[in-house]
Amino acid sequence: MRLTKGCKKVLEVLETADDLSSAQDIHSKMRTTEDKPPGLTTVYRSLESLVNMGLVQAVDLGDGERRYEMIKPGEHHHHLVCDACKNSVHLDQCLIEELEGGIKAKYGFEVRGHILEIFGICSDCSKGSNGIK
Amino acid sequence: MRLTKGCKKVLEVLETADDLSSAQDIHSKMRTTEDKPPGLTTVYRSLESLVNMGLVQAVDLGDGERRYEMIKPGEHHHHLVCDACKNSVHLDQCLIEELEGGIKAKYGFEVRGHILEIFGICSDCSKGSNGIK
DNA sequence: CTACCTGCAAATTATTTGCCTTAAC
DNA sequence: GTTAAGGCAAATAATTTGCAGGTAG
Repeated sequence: MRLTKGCKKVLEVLETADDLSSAQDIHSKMRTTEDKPPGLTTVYRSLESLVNMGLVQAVDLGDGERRYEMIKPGEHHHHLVCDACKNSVHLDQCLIEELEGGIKAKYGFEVRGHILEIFGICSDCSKGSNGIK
Repeated sequence: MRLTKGCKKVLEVLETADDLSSAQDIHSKMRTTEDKPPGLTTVYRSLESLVNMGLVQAVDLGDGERRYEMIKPGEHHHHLVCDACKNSVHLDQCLIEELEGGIKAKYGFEVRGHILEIFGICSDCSKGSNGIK
Protein backbone atom coordinates (compact mmCIF):
# COMPACT_ATOMS: atom_id res chain seq x y z
CA MET A 1 0.00 0.00 0.00
CA ARG A 2 1.87 3.01 -1.21
CA LEU A 3 1.46 6.50 0.10
CA THR A 4 0.45 8.27 -3.08
CA LYS A 5 0.55 11.91 -4.06
CA GLY A 6 -3.13 12.27 -3.39
CA CYS A 7 -2.79 10.86 0.11
CA LYS A 8 0.15 13.08 0.85
CA LYS A 9 -1.68 16.20 -0.26
CA VAL A 10 -4.70 15.29 1.81
CA LEU A 11 -2.46 14.74 4.80
CA GLU A 12 -0.84 18.13 4.29
CA VAL A 13 -4.20 19.83 4.38
CA LEU A 14 -5.25 17.92 7.48
CA GLU A 15 -1.98 18.75 9.21
CA THR A 16 -2.55 22.44 8.86
CA ALA A 17 -6.29 22.33 9.53
CA ASP A 18 -7.11 23.60 12.98
CA ASP A 19 -10.48 21.90 13.01
CA LEU A 20 -12.48 19.05 11.58
CA SER A 21 -12.56 19.05 7.78
CA SER A 22 -15.07 17.53 5.42
CA ALA A 23 -13.99 15.98 2.16
CA GLN A 24 -15.35 19.02 0.40
CA ASP A 25 -13.46 21.36 2.73
CA ILE A 26 -10.24 19.56 1.92
CA HIS A 27 -10.98 19.63 -1.76
CA SER A 28 -11.73 23.33 -1.92
CA LYS A 29 -8.71 24.17 0.19
CA MET A 30 -6.54 22.31 -2.30
CA ARG A 31 -8.01 24.29 -5.15
CA THR A 32 -6.49 27.39 -3.63
CA THR A 33 -3.10 25.97 -2.66
CA GLU A 34 -2.35 23.46 -5.39
CA ASP A 35 -1.83 24.33 -9.02
CA LYS A 36 -3.08 20.92 -10.16
CA PRO A 37 -5.43 19.83 -7.38
CA PRO A 38 -6.74 16.26 -7.13
CA GLY A 39 -10.40 15.66 -7.85
CA LEU A 40 -13.03 15.11 -5.19
CA THR A 41 -13.05 11.40 -5.96
CA THR A 42 -9.36 11.18 -5.17
CA VAL A 43 -9.89 13.02 -1.92
CA TYR A 44 -12.52 10.50 -0.89
CA ARG A 45 -10.35 7.59 -1.91
CA SER A 46 -7.32 9.00 -0.15
CA LEU A 47 -9.29 9.58 3.01
CA GLU A 48 -10.49 6.02 2.93
CA SER A 49 -6.91 4.75 2.71
CA LEU A 50 -5.72 7.07 5.44
CA VAL A 51 -8.50 5.97 7.75
CA ASN A 52 -7.61 2.34 7.09
CA MET A 53 -3.98 3.08 7.81
CA GLY A 54 -4.98 4.62 11.11
CA LEU A 55 -3.51 8.03 10.35
CA VAL A 56 -6.85 9.79 10.10
CA GLN A 57 -10.11 9.40 11.93
CA ALA A 58 -13.57 9.98 10.52
CA VAL A 59 -15.95 11.91 12.74
CA ASP A 60 -19.70 11.81 12.39
CA LEU A 61 -21.60 14.72 13.84
CA GLY A 62 -24.96 13.40 12.72
CA ASP A 63 -25.51 16.07 10.10
CA GLY A 64 -24.95 13.81 7.14
CA GLU A 65 -21.47 15.08 6.40
CA ARG A 66 -18.41 13.16 7.53
CA ARG A 67 -15.43 15.11 8.87
CA TYR A 68 -11.85 14.01 9.13
CA GLU A 69 -8.81 14.85 11.19
CA MET A 70 -5.30 13.57 11.73
CA ILE A 71 -4.63 11.36 14.70
CA LYS A 72 -1.68 9.59 16.17
CA PRO A 73 -1.76 6.10 14.70
CA GLY A 74 -4.13 3.88 16.60
CA GLU A 75 -5.44 6.60 18.85
CA HIS A 76 -8.74 8.40 18.70
CA HIS A 77 -10.55 11.08 20.57
CA HIS A 78 -13.85 12.88 20.84
CA HIS A 79 -14.97 16.46 20.59
CA LEU A 80 -16.89 19.24 22.21
CA VAL A 81 -18.57 20.87 19.23
CA CYS A 82 -19.96 24.36 19.68
CA ASP A 83 -23.47 24.79 18.28
CA ALA A 84 -22.80 28.50 17.77
CA CYS A 85 -19.37 28.82 16.19
CA LYS A 86 -19.03 25.20 15.06
CA ASN A 87 -15.48 25.00 16.36
CA SER A 88 -14.48 21.89 18.19
CA VAL A 89 -12.19 21.03 21.05
CA HIS A 90 -10.56 17.65 21.54
CA LEU A 91 -11.24 15.77 24.71
CA ASP A 92 -7.90 14.63 25.98
CA GLN A 93 -9.10 11.23 26.97
CA CYS A 94 -11.72 8.83 25.76
CA LEU A 95 -14.58 8.63 28.21
CA ILE A 96 -15.77 5.28 26.97
CA GLU A 97 -12.72 3.07 27.14
CA GLU A 98 -12.74 3.05 30.89
CA LEU A 99 -16.35 1.89 30.88
CA GLU A 100 -15.75 -1.10 28.65
CA GLY A 101 -15.04 -3.47 31.48
CA GLY A 102 -18.23 -2.56 33.25
CA ILE A 103 -20.28 -2.99 30.09
CA LYS A 104 -18.75 -6.41 29.52
CA ALA A 105 -19.55 -7.44 33.05
CA LYS A 106 -23.09 -6.08 33.09
CA TYR A 107 -24.30 -6.88 29.59
CA GLY A 108 -21.85 -9.49 28.32
CA PHE A 109 -21.21 -7.10 25.46
CA GLU A 110 -17.72 -6.85 24.06
CA VAL A 111 -17.03 -3.26 23.05
CA ARG A 112 -15.18 -2.76 19.78
CA GLY A 113 -15.93 0.81 18.88
CA HIS A 114 -18.12 3.78 19.59
CA ILE A 115 -19.36 7.14 18.43
CA LEU A 116 -19.25 9.99 20.93
CA GLU A 117 -19.55 13.68 20.21
CA ILE A 118 -20.76 16.33 22.60
CA PHE A 119 -22.60 19.48 21.51
CA GLY A 120 -23.17 22.72 23.34
CA ILE A 121 -21.83 26.24 23.70
CA CYS A 122 -18.13 26.90 24.04
CA SER A 123 -16.67 29.34 26.50
CA ASP A 124 -15.95 31.97 23.85
CA CYS A 125 -19.49 31.94 22.60
CA SER A 126 -21.07 32.04 26.03
CA LYS A 127 -18.99 35.12 26.79
CA GLY A 128 -20.41 36.78 23.72
CA SER A 129 -16.93 37.43 22.41
CA ASN A 130 -17.20 34.69 19.89
CA GLY A 131 -16.22 34.13 16.32
CA ILE A 132 -19.48 32.73 15.06
CA LYS A 133 -19.11 31.37 11.58
CA MET B 1 -49.80 20.85 16.99
CA ARG B 2 -52.22 18.08 16.43
CA LEU B 3 -51.44 14.42 16.49
CA THR B 4 -52.45 13.43 12.99
CA LYS B 5 -53.36 10.08 11.50
CA GLY B 6 -49.91 9.75 10.00
CA CYS B 7 -48.22 10.42 13.31
CA LYS B 8 -50.46 7.96 15.11
CA LYS B 9 -49.72 5.20 12.65
CA VAL B 10 -46.01 5.85 12.91
CA LEU B 11 -46.26 5.71 16.68
CA GLU B 12 -48.13 2.42 16.53
CA VAL B 13 -45.35 0.89 14.49
CA LEU B 14 -42.69 2.23 16.84
CA GLU B 15 -44.58 0.96 19.87
CA THR B 16 -44.51 -2.58 18.62
CA ALA B 17 -40.99 -2.43 17.20
CA ASP B 18 -38.54 -4.28 19.37
CA ASP B 19 -35.57 -2.47 17.91
CA LEU B 20 -34.48 0.69 16.15
CA SER B 21 -36.43 1.37 12.97
CA SER B 22 -35.47 3.40 9.95
CA ALA B 23 -38.03 5.50 8.11
CA GLN B 24 -38.02 2.90 5.39
CA ASP B 25 -38.51 0.08 7.90
CA ILE B 26 -41.54 1.86 9.29
CA HIS B 27 -42.90 2.51 5.85
CA SER B 28 -42.57 -1.04 4.64
CA LYS B 29 -44.06 -2.40 7.85
CA MET B 30 -47.10 -0.21 7.27
CA ARG B 31 -47.48 -1.59 3.79
CA THR B 32 -48.15 -4.98 5.31
CA THR B 33 -50.40 -3.90 8.17
CA GLU B 34 -52.34 -0.96 6.76
CA ASP B 35 -54.75 -1.16 3.88
CA LYS B 36 -54.10 2.44 2.88
CA PRO B 37 -50.57 3.11 4.11
CA PRO B 38 -49.11 6.62 4.25
CA GLY B 39 -46.36 7.52 1.81
CA LEU B 40 -42.71 7.69 2.70
CA THR B 41 -42.86 11.47 2.74
CA THR B 42 -45.54 11.38 5.40
CA VAL B 43 -43.48 8.99 7.46
CA TYR B 44 -40.54 11.37 7.36
CA ARG B 45 -42.72 14.35 8.23
CA SER B 46 -44.44 12.49 11.04
CA LEU B 47 -41.13 11.42 12.49
CA GLU B 48 -39.95 15.00 12.43
CA SER B 49 -43.01 16.11 14.38
CA LEU B 50 -42.72 13.28 16.85
CA VAL B 51 -39.06 14.05 17.48
CA ASN B 52 -39.95 17.70 18.05
CA MET B 53 -42.67 16.66 20.48
CA GLY B 54 -40.14 14.59 22.38
CA LEU B 55 -42.00 11.31 21.92
CA VAL B 56 -39.43 9.78 19.60
CA GLN B 57 -35.69 9.98 19.44
CA ALA B 58 -33.56 9.83 16.32
CA VAL B 59 -30.50 7.63 16.52
CA ASP B 60 -27.53 7.95 14.23
CA LEU B 61 -25.31 4.91 13.90
CA GLY B 62 -22.99 6.55 11.42
CA ASP B 63 -24.09 4.44 8.48
CA GLY B 64 -26.00 7.18 6.73
CA GLU B 65 -29.40 5.91 7.77
CA ARG B 66 -31.26 7.44 10.67
CA ARG B 67 -33.17 5.15 13.04
CA TYR B 68 -35.98 6.03 15.37
CA GLU B 69 -37.50 4.70 18.55
CA MET B 70 -40.10 5.71 21.10
CA ILE B 71 -38.96 7.29 24.31
CA LYS B 72 -40.55 8.60 27.43
CA PRO B 73 -41.09 12.29 26.79
CA GLY B 74 -37.93 14.25 27.45
CA GLU B 75 -35.77 11.26 28.15
CA HIS B 76 -33.17 9.69 25.95
CA HIS B 77 -30.81 6.78 26.06
CA HIS B 78 -27.98 5.15 24.19
CA HIS B 79 -27.35 1.73 22.74
CA LEU B 80 -25.02 -1.19 22.56
CA VAL B 81 -25.26 -2.16 18.90
CA CYS B 82 -24.02 -5.59 17.90
CA ASP B 83 -21.85 -5.57 14.79
CA ALA B 84 -22.85 -9.14 14.05
CA CYS B 85 -26.61 -9.39 14.52
CA LYS B 86 -27.34 -5.64 14.42
CA ASN B 87 -29.61 -5.89 17.42
CA SER B 88 -29.33 -3.20 20.03
CA VAL B 89 -29.71 -2.98 23.78
CA HIS B 90 -30.64 0.16 25.67
CA LEU B 91 -28.29 1.47 28.26
CA ASP B 92 -30.36 2.20 31.30
CA GLN B 93 -28.63 5.39 32.11
CA CYS B 94 -26.91 8.11 30.15
CA LEU B 95 -23.18 8.01 30.68
CA ILE B 96 -22.66 11.60 29.62
CA GLU B 97 -25.03 13.58 31.78
CA GLU B 98 -23.00 12.92 34.87
CA LEU B 99 -19.90 14.25 33.14
CA GLU B 100 -21.44 17.56 32.16
CA GLY B 101 -20.42 19.34 35.30
CA GLY B 102 -16.83 18.29 34.90
CA ILE B 103 -16.76 19.40 31.29
CA LYS B 104 -18.16 22.77 32.24
CA ALA B 105 -15.54 23.17 34.93
CA LYS B 106 -12.63 22.00 32.83
CA TYR B 107 -13.44 23.50 29.44
CA GLY B 108 -16.04 26.17 30.17
CA PHE B 109 -18.22 24.31 27.71
CA GLU B 110 -21.93 24.14 28.37
CA VAL B 111 -23.23 20.77 27.25
CA ARG B 112 -26.57 20.77 25.45
CA GLY B 113 -26.60 17.48 23.67
CA HIS B 114 -24.53 14.55 22.55
CA ILE B 115 -24.31 11.52 20.34
CA LEU B 116 -23.21 8.25 21.92
CA GLU B 117 -23.53 4.79 20.48
CA ILE B 118 -21.39 1.81 21.32
CA PHE B 119 -20.58 -0.99 18.89
CA GLY B 120 -19.29 -4.48 19.51
CA ILE B 121 -20.40 -8.06 19.86
CA CYS B 122 -23.37 -8.98 22.00
CA SER B 123 -23.41 -11.92 24.37
CA ASP B 124 -25.60 -14.05 22.08
CA CYS B 125 -23.26 -13.58 19.16
CA SER B 126 -20.09 -14.22 21.13
CA LYS B 127 -21.59 -17.50 22.31
CA GLY B 128 -22.10 -18.46 18.70
CA SER B 129 -25.78 -19.08 19.34
CA ASN B 130 -26.75 -15.93 17.59
CA GLY B 131 -29.45 -14.82 15.23
CA ILE B 132 -27.33 -12.98 12.73
CA LYS B 133 -29.46 -11.01 10.36
C1' DC C 1 -63.59 28.72 4.29
C1' DT C 2 -58.92 28.04 5.80
C1' DA C 3 -55.21 25.85 7.42
C1' DC C 4 -52.88 21.84 7.66
C1' DC C 5 -52.12 16.98 6.17
C1' DT C 6 -50.85 13.91 2.10
C1' DG C 7 -48.98 12.11 -1.81
C1' DC C 8 -46.34 12.10 -5.84
C1' DA C 9 -42.65 13.54 -8.40
C1' DA C 10 -38.67 16.13 -8.71
C1' DA C 11 -34.68 18.16 -6.38
C1' DT C 12 -30.82 17.84 -3.20
C1' DT C 13 -26.56 16.22 -1.45
C1' DA C 14 -22.79 13.41 0.18
C1' DT C 15 -20.65 9.64 -1.34
C1' DT C 16 -19.52 5.70 -4.49
C1' DT C 17 -18.64 3.34 -8.80
C1' DG C 18 -17.39 2.45 -13.73
C1' DC C 19 -14.25 3.13 -16.92
C1' DC C 20 -10.77 4.88 -19.32
C1' DT C 21 -6.37 7.48 -19.09
C1' DT C 22 -1.97 8.08 -16.87
C1' DA C 23 1.86 7.70 -13.97
C1' DA C 24 4.94 4.70 -10.98
C1' DC C 25 8.32 1.26 -10.28
C1' DG D 1 4.99 -3.39 -19.00
C1' DT D 2 1.97 -4.26 -15.51
C1' DT D 3 -0.51 -2.52 -11.75
C1' DA D 4 -2.52 0.67 -9.20
C1' DA D 5 -3.80 5.75 -8.93
C1' DG D 6 -6.44 9.86 -10.84
C1' DG D 7 -10.13 12.04 -13.23
C1' DC D 8 -14.68 12.62 -14.94
C1' DA D 9 -19.23 11.43 -15.49
C1' DA D 10 -22.86 8.70 -14.08
C1' DA D 11 -25.01 6.04 -10.41
C1' DT D 12 -26.70 5.56 -5.50
C1' DA D 13 -29.52 6.36 -1.78
C1' DA D 14 -31.56 8.76 2.10
C1' DT D 15 -33.94 12.64 2.76
C1' DT D 16 -36.27 17.10 1.54
C1' DT D 17 -39.13 20.15 -1.05
C1' DG D 18 -42.68 21.98 -4.40
C1' DC D 19 -46.99 21.77 -5.52
C1' DA D 20 -51.77 20.32 -6.20
C1' DG D 21 -55.53 18.07 -4.12
C1' DG D 22 -57.97 16.45 0.01
C1' DT D 23 -59.73 16.68 4.72
C1' DA D 24 -61.17 18.39 9.19
C1' DG D 25 -63.23 21.66 12.12
